[in-house]
Amino acid sequence: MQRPDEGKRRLILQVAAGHFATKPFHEVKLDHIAAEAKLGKGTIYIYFKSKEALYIALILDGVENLLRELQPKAAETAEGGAWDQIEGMVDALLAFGRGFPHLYALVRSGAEMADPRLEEKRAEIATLCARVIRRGVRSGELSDSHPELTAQYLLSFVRVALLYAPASLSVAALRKHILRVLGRGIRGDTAHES
Amino acid sequence: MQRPDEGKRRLILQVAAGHFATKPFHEVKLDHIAAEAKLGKGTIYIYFKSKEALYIALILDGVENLLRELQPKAAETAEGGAWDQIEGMVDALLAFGRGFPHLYALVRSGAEMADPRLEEKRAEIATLCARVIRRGVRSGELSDSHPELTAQYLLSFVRVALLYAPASLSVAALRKHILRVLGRGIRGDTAHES
Amino acid sequence: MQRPDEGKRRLILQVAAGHFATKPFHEVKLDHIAAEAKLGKGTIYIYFKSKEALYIALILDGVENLLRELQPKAAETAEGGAWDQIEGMVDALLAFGRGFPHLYALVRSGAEMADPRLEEKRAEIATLCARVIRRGVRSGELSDSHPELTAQYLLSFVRVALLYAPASLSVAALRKHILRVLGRGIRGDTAHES
Amino acid sequence: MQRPDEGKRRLILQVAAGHFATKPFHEVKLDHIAAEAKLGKGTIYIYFKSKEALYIALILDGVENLLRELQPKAAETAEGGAWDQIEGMVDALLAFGRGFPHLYALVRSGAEMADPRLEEKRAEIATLCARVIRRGVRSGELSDSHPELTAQYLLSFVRVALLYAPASLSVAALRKHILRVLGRGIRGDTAHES
DNA sequence: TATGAATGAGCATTCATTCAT
DNA sequence: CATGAATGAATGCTCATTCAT
Repeated sequence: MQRPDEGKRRLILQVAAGHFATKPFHEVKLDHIAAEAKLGKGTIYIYFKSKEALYIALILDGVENLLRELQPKAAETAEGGAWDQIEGMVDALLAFGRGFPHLYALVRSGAEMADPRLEEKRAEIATLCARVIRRGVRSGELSDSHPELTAQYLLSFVRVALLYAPASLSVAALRKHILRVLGRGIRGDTAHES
Repeated sequence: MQRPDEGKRRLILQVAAGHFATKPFHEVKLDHIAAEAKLGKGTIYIYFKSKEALYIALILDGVENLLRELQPKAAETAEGGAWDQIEGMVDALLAFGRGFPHLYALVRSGAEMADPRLEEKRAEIATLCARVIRRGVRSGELSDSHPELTAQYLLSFVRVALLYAPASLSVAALRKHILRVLGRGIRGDTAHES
Repeated sequence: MQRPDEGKRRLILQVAAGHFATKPFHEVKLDHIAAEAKLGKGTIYIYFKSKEALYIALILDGVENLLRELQPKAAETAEGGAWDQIEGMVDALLAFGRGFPHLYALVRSGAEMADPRLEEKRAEIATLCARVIRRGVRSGELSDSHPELTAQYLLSFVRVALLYAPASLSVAALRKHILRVLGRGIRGDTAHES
Repeated sequence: MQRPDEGKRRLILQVAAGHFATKPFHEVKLDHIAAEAKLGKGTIYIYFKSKEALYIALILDGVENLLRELQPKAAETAEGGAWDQIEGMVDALLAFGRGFPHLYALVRSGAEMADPRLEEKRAEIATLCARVIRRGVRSGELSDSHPELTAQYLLSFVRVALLYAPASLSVAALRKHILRVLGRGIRGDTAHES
């Protein structure tokens, strides 16, 4: 007699990630997922209540992992300055995005996030970033009138960079570029004027 | 390209926009669209070859409109500097996003329905922005190592700002914030050191 | 362009009747019904919301027909006595049962009648019979302490007779037997004693 | 026939009875039965070959019990007259029906799951009744041209009485009513004429 | 052109049954 | 014997698409 197997849950999640990230929801067939996972179709329903539940779990899972990685980087107690923390977070975001391109691609915009838990998690991540920025603002290290908004830009930076950057650019180059734009903007040193 | 009844085509497009922007593709039912447009279901097929074609046309339509609005702002011949042009483009992007929130919300990330024409149009818009930035770089007005990437950031900024900004923020405030971050970044004036 | 076709609804009902009367619910396949009716499977769903709805409609339909036939026989205004009316009702019940053996076999006992409308109709029929009996009792023609209960026996008589009588017995013989038992009981004329 | 654990077999039978009597076959889930019996789903398969076998066993079981109770009442050697025997049988039937309403409700009409053993048992019971009636007829105590049919009426009487009688009627009242109708019919004492 | 009834391929989901533990 | 996780065949239902009118 077997116990419900967390490993099997993960297997399903992993296989499903590949499918959901590649095709739109309605083109993903549970048949294929089951086959690829070498499981009976029914087995999926032991671990997930429905196709949609699987999809939601998928994103939620990934987002929670990301959150877990981000949390230490954003800890209040970190020794460095706020900008150092931001650098760390961008690193984490890029690493995560590269490591789980599927999951990262999944984090779409509003429409399909019917589940409130998704919004919640997304907001949690944004809040995490915003807090760091706000701390930097307080300490005079950063300057920003809407840290929450900027936090969203930050997430977007990474997402966009990973999606649209030419393959020739290394992660290190992306990192540098993101931090450069976020940190200094693109207006040249002619900036003194205006 | 003049369809039998261009007005009816527009009606369908408009009704469909509301649906596709609100729900994921597979939850949009042609039945509902037809009903809401007070048209027979078959009529939709006179104007669009398939559900997917309708969806594509929807985005393409919007993106083309946007492109049309952006083009003059980015024209080589414009008198002002590159940054002025960018300001103009952000204005146009924000106005468009506010005016057609549905359409703007539609521009999802890559996975869904990869019609080459969509990628093409998206690239066209990005290229437009990138060209302006590059011009600024050449003139020394701007400083950016990867204008194509920054162009994508720019589009994302607007999208994210419209999606996640608190309703209390006016478009003018969003504009200011976007331009501030894009222009100068968030690192305070302590910048001279490092 | 076609209008929803009452004839098609009837066709489905009729084909379905044959299936539902022959096999238990879960052995009835909509596929087969559709095939036999030479209709697409989806067509059934235009006329009935679900397999169960079809099943319910089936019985309801039959019971309503029966009710329609019974009503005139039980009319208050009929000239003959109550017993004559009962004879007429038994005739009608037998004729209906012979004419639609499928439908008649469908009227099962309590469990599967989840739909309140079924109980209602069944009660209506029983009430009809009971009213006739009660009238007979009032006029002294009949003698019965619980006409509602007897009405149920009456329906049962017919059902049981049709189900279990040897094929050799004609409807006329069944009629005679039912009326004899219901009218006089089976205790011989030795009845005077007790 | 002594199963590994006769008590467990009985438990399953009892729990199952509640389900099968309440819902149609296809709505009964072995999962629920197993859960309610606090047994593993597999355990059911140790005692019964299949869901259908369980269902059949259920009815067979009940019917055999009933038969066992009926047999002595119908014994040829009984001292009393045939009508006395019939009274005894109605008592037994009512008592059984009241004691095991589930089982009694289970005896549906023909269509469902036509196991020959079921028909056989039903026929046995009917034959038992019929034999008593026939004996009464032979002795002149009763008068009936189709005792087998009347036997079926008798069983139906009890079933219908238990199902549809108002709760206010006692078993004793039901007994009296059934025997009255079966014995004398409902035609008043005006009977001598026709 | 416009319609909406008809279609049926396609898919999510269920659940009786099996079997490794 | 007992279990309940795993299975996958079986099927109800959906909905984009077609086409007779």
